[in-house]
Amino acid sequence: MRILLIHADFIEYTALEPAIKEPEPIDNKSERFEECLVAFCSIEKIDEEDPKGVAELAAQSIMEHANMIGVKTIVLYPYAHLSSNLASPRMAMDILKELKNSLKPLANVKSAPFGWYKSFIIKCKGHPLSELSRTILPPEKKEKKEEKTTPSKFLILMPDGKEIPIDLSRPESFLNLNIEPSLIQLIKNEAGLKEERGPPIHIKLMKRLELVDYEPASDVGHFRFYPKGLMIKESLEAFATELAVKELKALKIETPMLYRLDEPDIAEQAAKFRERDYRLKIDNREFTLRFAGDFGLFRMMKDAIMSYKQLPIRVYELSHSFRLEQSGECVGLKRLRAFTMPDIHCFCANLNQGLSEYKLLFEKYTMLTNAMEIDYAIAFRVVEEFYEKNKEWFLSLLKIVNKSALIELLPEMKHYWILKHEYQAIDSIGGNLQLVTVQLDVEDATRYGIMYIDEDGQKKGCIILHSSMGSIERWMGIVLEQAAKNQMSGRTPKLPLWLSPIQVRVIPVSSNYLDKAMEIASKISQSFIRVDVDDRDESVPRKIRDAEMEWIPYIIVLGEKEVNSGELSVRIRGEGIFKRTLDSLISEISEKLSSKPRIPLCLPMLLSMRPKFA
RNA sequence: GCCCCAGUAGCUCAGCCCGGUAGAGCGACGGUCUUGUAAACCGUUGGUCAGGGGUUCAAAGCCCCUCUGGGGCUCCA
Repeated sequence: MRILLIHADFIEYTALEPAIKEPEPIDNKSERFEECLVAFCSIEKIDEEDPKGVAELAAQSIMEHANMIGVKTIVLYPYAHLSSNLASPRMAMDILKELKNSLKPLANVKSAPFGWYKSFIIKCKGHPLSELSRTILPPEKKEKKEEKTTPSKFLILMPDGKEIPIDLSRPESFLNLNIEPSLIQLIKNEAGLKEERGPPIHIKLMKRLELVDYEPASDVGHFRFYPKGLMIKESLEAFATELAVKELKALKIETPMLYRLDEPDIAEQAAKFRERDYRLKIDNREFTLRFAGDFGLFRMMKDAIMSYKQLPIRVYELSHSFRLEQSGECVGLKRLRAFTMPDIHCFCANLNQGLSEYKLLFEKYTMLTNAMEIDYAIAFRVVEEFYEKNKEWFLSLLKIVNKSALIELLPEMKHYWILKHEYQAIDSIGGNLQLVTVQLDVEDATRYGIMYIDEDGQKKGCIILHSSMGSIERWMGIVLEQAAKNQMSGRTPKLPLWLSPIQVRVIPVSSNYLDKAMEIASKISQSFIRVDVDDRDESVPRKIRDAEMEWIPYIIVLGEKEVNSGELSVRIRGEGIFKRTLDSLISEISEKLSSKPRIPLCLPMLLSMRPKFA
């Protein structure tokens, strides 16, 4: 907030015409105040973060000065022209009201109406202290300190029901436990134990494999996807969509990217997000780019009529979100400013339904995460009382995944959720990355007016489950990191078969076998397997090397022997060279792919016809 | 966002300390070779030394600013 303070003999104003759509209603068009301190105020964007805090600080500052010069009357005068970064009119009005209320017990407070073009006459006294300007910033949030006064407790819960309390400040309490290495690594990170770390390996890989790259012409954290990268991305998206729509029977929706900031619920959510949203101004109206799926979804569900008979209702959306993450924090695919996220929200009638729904999601996401062939650890964050009451239920979840979990017990409810969990991947340099998350939300439904009609005909608020498999881009990063980890431990680096951009490559030993190679490739392709043909004028060893560098899982070398014998020579990545008939190879691959998405090849089948991207 | 480091051919990098004609390998292009399980051979091409400014007779190099990337910190309702 910017304030211009003027000690005046008098101020006199007349409201002429409205300057905004909904100006403050007025009783008197004109008013005059004698012997007063006039505070011209501009409420700024940043004040929206903490309206009360700002109002309080401003009141203090004004009173300090009023006492010094000994005036009894304070006139608050809304004056937009002190700042170029104004708050929304609605918020500004609220904050000014707040300011007025804070001053009321301390002085005789008057205010000029908000949202009017006004003419005014002021007579400034002109003494040294009669003119003064102040900038008030929202007070620093004290959440951290509060957390310190009521710290969380941590324990490890094992699938057999054993509980091991741990103390993050004492590494010896968890370093030597007989639990999964990935969980120990997660706890180390949680405890802030730092290790020497290089750049994430996936950055080199994503470029070398022609998957994804930076786009310097865009903002930090916005990437370009090459065809091979896009095939992986689309496979992941299809997998998420199938899980939601086919297995969970979720309703698939789409909501806008852009939201008006003069809608109170949007403004509230955006303010909580603390300047980490993209803002833009069009025709004098401020917008924010969605940073989560909740905006449009909550709006849609608020308008929906839901009966208890229909619950639980699951809603799925796959959408881009935008977050203005700190530039220094955007490294490779770990954190982006523009990313793709599949979200599933479940609307439940009561806590019981919420819990069984939670378990169902847990089961599905476990299946999904296992399909990625990565190391991961699980952490629950839960209000202590809730945990104590539902221990058996927690155990039933761990039995599904058959892993121990870190459990953070929160002494009281600090967020809108009472329970959440994360699947955290461990990357090649020991860092952890949040992937899947499910949150049990007991508050938002009433806050946002998402109601269902119960048996008794009464409207009641839903229990909402928020869940996501995490950003698709981050998943790509972690799958690459896992490959790098395998390589470091002496195994062959590879992607899961279903995510490999090229699944089979056919290498004819000379151009004489090109037609035959094409024939075989098109047969394989008919089974929805991504296959290509290396028709370049290169030596066979060279083509094999290139295929291996691309991490292609199946390489077929085709020459006279194969054409005569009818048996193919198949080089399986990391395993060796095997004989297969075409049919047995196709059925072997199809079996491995089972129900995984089959995104078609979006490149020319002939290598010679492809541009090089990296 | 803050502090530190880096940016030289499409890619990986040398040259920079100590100012004096812009280098290599790979790739791409052309040719020879018709090839058997991780790099055939020969030739040609390739540069706003990230951008801008300054110092200097002379700047890839020294100084300043900006951009991009990396590391660390902070942040992650």
